[in-house]
Amino acid sequence: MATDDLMTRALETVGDDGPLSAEVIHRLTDLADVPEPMTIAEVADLLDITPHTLRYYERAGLVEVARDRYGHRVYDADAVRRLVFLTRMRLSGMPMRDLQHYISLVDAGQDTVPERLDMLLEHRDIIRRRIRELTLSLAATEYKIATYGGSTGPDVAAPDQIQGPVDADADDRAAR
Amino acid sequence: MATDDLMTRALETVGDDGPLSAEVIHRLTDLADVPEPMTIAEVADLLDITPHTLRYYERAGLVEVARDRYGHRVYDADAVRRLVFLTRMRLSGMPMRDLQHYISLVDAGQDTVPERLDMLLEHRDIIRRRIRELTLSLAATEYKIATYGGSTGPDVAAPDQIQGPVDADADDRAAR
DNA sequence: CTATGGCTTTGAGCGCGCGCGAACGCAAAC
DNA sequence: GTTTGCGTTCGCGCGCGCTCAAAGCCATAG
Repeated sequence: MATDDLMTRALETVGDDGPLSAEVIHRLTDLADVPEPMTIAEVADLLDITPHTLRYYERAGLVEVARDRYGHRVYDADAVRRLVFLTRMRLSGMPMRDLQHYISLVDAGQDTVPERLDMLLEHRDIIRRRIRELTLSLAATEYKIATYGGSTGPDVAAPDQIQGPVDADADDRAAR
Repeated sequence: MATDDLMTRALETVGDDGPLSAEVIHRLTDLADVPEPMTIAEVADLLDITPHTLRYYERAGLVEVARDRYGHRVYDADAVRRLVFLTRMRLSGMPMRDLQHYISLVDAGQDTVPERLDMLLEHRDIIRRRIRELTLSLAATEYKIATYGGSTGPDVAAPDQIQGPVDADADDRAAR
């Protein structure tokens, strides 16, 4: 299932800590290597979500999808592109409600570009803060791992290079 | 409330993109500047969670808290330290179930250190992956902001330095 | 030619993780 | 004496998606 979904592919492309160039970003929206009209299963596999979630997004008004003569959904390039965008925003934590608002702005035409831009700027700040929070939590976790005597990874200072208390239970000591 | 909660303080200490030293991390667990036995409101304010959540954690078995003669909770240093750890893990996405397991290991004694270490290592990997995902989403968002003509911030390439399509609606074009 | 399995459709309802709200009582403090 | 802060319990709510049921069409298999 989704063994080569977009995010996985992107992470592999980027590597564990490689640079993030506009080139790489652009590649994330490059859909040249996928069939043009797609079935729900193909899109689900591409985005690493379930067909159920795709129907859910459609019911939520985030995207309109054509049908073939059997009533089956047919996703064209525009729909797929939009869904790529939507799933990326979802993955980065934007709530459904905001996505619905954003899409309503898109459907309302070019006049809404400034407001869309505002939403994106605000969301960018949210992502940035979240990354800072996680970075801090990561450092704390690695510090704790070090006090437990474990390795924190290949490219990190060895545990014995970290001075300070080595009481690993310092912050989870029983309180009873 | 919680205008000087731990995470906010930590983020200010670290700055928007400063280095993360063990020094800083250690400061995060430095509780010397807070009163020793704390009330539920004080702890809630410190951790930027609600008293409700603190009672919830206690009921969940994550921490035991003493009472004064009125039945009010009294958080000693050990309890606060543990709660600092717990909220940090929660913030970085560890589910309650895992925290309950972890705490049960702590309470079970030193023999469980290896398993605790395993949990921390696994959680570290989860945080790392999440940071990579968010970094990618951040880059995509900034790319989109650039195509909309907005600034991505002071320390990022100007929009006109990014070549490629400037069709901002490329991935949220209406599909109808 | 039927059959069997696999994919799709719709709709309604369920479930999870994580707390929050409301209602009510008690003790202290202004 | 009324406001404030804490206690408990029960139940609710939210965001997000999944499950389940009933049914239709396709393909391959016998």
